[in-house]
Amino acid sequence: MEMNNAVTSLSALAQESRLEAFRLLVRAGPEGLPSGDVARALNVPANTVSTHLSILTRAGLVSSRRDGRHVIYQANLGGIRKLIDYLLADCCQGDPELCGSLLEQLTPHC
Amino acid sequence: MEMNNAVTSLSALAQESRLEAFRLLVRAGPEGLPSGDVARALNVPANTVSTHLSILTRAGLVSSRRDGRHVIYQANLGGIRKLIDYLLADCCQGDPELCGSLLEQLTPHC
DNA sequence: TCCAATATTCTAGAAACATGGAAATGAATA
DNA sequence: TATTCATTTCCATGTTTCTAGAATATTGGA
Repeated sequence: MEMNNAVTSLSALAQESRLEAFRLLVRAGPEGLPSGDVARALNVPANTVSTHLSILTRAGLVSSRRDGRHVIYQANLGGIRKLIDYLLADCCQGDPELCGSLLEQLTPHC
Repeated sequence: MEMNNAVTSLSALAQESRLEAFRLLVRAGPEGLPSGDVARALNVPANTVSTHLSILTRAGLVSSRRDGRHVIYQANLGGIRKLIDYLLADCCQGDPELCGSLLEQLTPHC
């Protein structure tokens, strides 16, 4: 991942409604949720949510598929993974000794 | 972590110079770097970098200590860890079956 | 074909943010 | 104390982003 992608992903998440939309989709799992459900859950107008979801999509954090009249969005955890990799690249110059003291445990749950 | 902290952390990183400053400190490891070194490495005026570092500090992503005339900053990976936890909370409603298909491997290196 | 449901694009005013010069602060040294 | 170095705070400016109303697709069903 290069810097601009990282900035795009981080900017996409650095906004309340979009962050909540993303987390909602993370919770929903691979089935995903239609745009309208996201709008209702977040209590935000449909057009605003649509903009949010398109920003998350451009950032590679969610993807979508059409199902009849619905467009179903789902979280793309690969996008988050790449972001984390970028953030922590060459951590402690790669020295595991040093790294340990900083990292403690960085292992995500789930 | 609550939402506002997450937004603060994400906003702090969602900006080129700050993102690079953070990554530089991640690379530097526990020893950290003085503010001036960060400014030179990023080729950004000292006062601008100082603002950047204070934003990262408020976000809990870096910490600092004074050493003589220098103020030495270091990455605080615990801050990143909390952020990741928040982003992925209740992933797939906690169902490991579903989760697997989304996660593949989310384990960071280092 | 016509209508209802769902989602997206366009737009612009309001709000928030980024930047860097100048001045101020804090710390070491002569 | 005076001087220098390192960093921070103050502030004005220009830029970007957020939001939601209105208009425009797109799809399925009567």
